[in-house]
Amino acid sequence: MTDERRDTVEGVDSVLVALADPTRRRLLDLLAAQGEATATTLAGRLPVSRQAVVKHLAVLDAAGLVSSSRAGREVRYTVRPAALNATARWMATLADDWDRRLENIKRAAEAAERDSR
Amino acid sequence: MTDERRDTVEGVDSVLVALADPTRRRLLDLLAAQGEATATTLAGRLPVSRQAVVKHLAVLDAAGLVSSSRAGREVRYTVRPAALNATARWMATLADDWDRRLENIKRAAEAAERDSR
DNA sequence: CCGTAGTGCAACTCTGGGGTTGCACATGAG
DNA sequence: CTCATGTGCAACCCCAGAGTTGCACTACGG
Repeated sequence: MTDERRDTVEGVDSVLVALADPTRRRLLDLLAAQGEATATTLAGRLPVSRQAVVKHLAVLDAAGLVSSSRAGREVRYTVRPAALNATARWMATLADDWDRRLENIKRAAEAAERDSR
Repeated sequence: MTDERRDTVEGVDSVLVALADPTRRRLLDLLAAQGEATATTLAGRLPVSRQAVVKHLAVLDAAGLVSSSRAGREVRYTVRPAALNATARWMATLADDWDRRLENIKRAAEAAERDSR
């Protein structure tokens, strides 16, 4: 359980870094739309070289956002929702945490003012 | 409505970029824990200079993740959940979208196989 | 009014990563 | 077998951004 939590938190870092690049987000969009595609195909729809696409896909793969599978001489890439979902939940939890803390502080401030007058 | 959607999507970019840096995430953690803090104070708890902290806070501010307010000669920073929440929802929606598309493709593949035999 | 603590501004360094080019290697099509 | 197509690997360029240092400025505290 503790290990699981630590793993997901470590994964969040790589996912955020991966999503921070607009070209990689575009790649994910294309992959989600087509369901499956190769690096060469994807490069045709982007203003960058195939090598650049390959590097981006490697980053996305390391973050668990895509998975690859050989089919003969080509490599098909597919989108992988799990890591994205985990990060979304992490982020929502964090936002809730902030909300709770701010609410507590607000309450404390109001109580202090009530006491002082 | 369309404008609103475009605004949030544009905001997602800056939020993701902001969150991609570990030092900035640490800053947000410290701010959430303390409720309020100055750049100088925060720099004391991090292995970087105050100027670096100031730059990071500027990035976070531009992304809407923190807000600043003067109090005499010092500037207090506070965490701001709204932008984070919006990005979390964006991400969750995207993950759902991927899931739906993958499900559709899977269904189509099964139907095709059924037809072929 | 003087000192000090906190902020603001600017110039500078330097590494990481996004991008490219070039070529070698495998595998399917004819 | 041969050729074209798609990958893989390596060396390289380039710049955005993370970080630093130095100094000027402002506002309290005594």
